[in-house]
Amino acid sequence: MSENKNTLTSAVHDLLRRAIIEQALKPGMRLPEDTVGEQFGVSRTIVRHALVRLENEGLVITRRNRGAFVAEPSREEAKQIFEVRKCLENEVIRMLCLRMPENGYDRLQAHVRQEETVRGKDGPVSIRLAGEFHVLLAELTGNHVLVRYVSEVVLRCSLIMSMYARSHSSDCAVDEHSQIIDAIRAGDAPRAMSIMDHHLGAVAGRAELSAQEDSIQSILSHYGKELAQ
Amino acid sequence: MSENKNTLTSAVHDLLRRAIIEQALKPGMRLPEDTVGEQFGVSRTIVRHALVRLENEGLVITRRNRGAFVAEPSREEAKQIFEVRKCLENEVIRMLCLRMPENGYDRLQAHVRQEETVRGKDGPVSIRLAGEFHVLLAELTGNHVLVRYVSEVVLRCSLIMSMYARSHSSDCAVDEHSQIIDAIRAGDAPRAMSIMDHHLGAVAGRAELSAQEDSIQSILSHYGKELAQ
DNA sequence: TCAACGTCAACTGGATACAATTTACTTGCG
DNA sequence: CGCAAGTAAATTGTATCCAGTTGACGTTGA
Repeated sequence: MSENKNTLTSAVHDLLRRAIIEQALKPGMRLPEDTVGEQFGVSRTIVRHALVRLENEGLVITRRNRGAFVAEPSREEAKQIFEVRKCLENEVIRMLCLRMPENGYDRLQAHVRQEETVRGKDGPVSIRLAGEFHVLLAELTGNHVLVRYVSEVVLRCSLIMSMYARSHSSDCAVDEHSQIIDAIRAGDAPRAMSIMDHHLGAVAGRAELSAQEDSIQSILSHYGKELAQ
Repeated sequence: MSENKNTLTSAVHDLLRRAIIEQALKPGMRLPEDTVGEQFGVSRTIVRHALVRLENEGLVITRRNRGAFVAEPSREEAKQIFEVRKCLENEVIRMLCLRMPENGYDRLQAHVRQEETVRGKDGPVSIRLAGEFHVLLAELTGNHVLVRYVSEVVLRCSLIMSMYARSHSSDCAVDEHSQIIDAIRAGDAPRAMSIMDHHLGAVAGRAELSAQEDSIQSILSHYGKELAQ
């Protein structure tokens, strides 16, 4: 996933992103510029740029003169992200059913095999691989814009899962990945989309299950209107 | 369109974006950090941050140690952007047919009326309004993620048009906007999508080449005044 | 005891200074 | 006269520095 240009900013960017996705940095956690910079041995300038990018990706939020925090997507936000993700991934499927590149199936199956080697483990690696399957699908369309957006929503979904889900339970995910490949190979777009919907629905569903506190902001914003001055 | 946080960076960001969209800054034009900063009366730091954001939006590209340039989307890239845009806008229509918010139609028609007041003029205003119609549609879905992506592709499409189209010919666009509203009101999603497809297809269809030059200073001096505190 | 006010520390917003890299021009040699 | 190498100018990459803002803590008065 995007080993960008060989600049320090990009390096810090990737590192922080991984740390967030792998849940080392928990949602809501503060990210003071000089603390982070100290850790990585770079100046605040670099961290600053990296944080700006992360904010654009929706993985962190920054409040003026307060600093950056790991994003805490509300349930509403989560729902919206999943909605968009479903739309985008359906488009991916539609396109791949029309035209799958040369070694597309080989690459997909190689990826699934890789996922199977970490089957059962809920560690950072399986989280990452599960996401990368969807990104790989998008890459096979050859549409770079689509790749970027899919990457982004997949990342944000990972963050959401880390907040709301008790486990990624990647077992069933791998099976469904295989089924999606089969459906695409059969040129059966509706079936592939249906599986994908179920796949994402299951993911989103697990998020609903674990009843948990929503972010303070989203809770209070609901009541806040009443004492608006 | 996103009057972000009240920070200088955001101000410069918005200004540059407008300048690009309104074709004051032509594709391929260089954007030296200190030249721009000088014009706006801010330091390179600010400009730099703004350029990073613009790069994320796909409106500029930066080459290491070379600087930033207004993006020059290739025809292939243009095709891909339109593909994604079509997908996203279809989703918008699908959602709006299911549920249109309270004063949705009022807002849409107000916007169309506004577009009609500049009918026939191919100036910056009509370009901006044409784009904002689509953003407004997205906003009515209430899905902020969708809004962001639609905004982005609409902006990039404006840039593409400024490269390849000889004129936006907004006349027919306004009519089609009305037709889309009508179709949505009738709950006829397929028809609305069909019109939208035609609408975007027509936009994408006008593909001719053109090139010209102008000095950075004279262009930016026009936008710079607005930063006056 | 509690609330309001004032001071203080921490951190970000922004500017400037310095280092590294690339480009372009010039000069010298074949 | 042309090409190549070296050098200088321009511009970005990075670090450090100063100022403004915000939140927290402690103090004081009712």
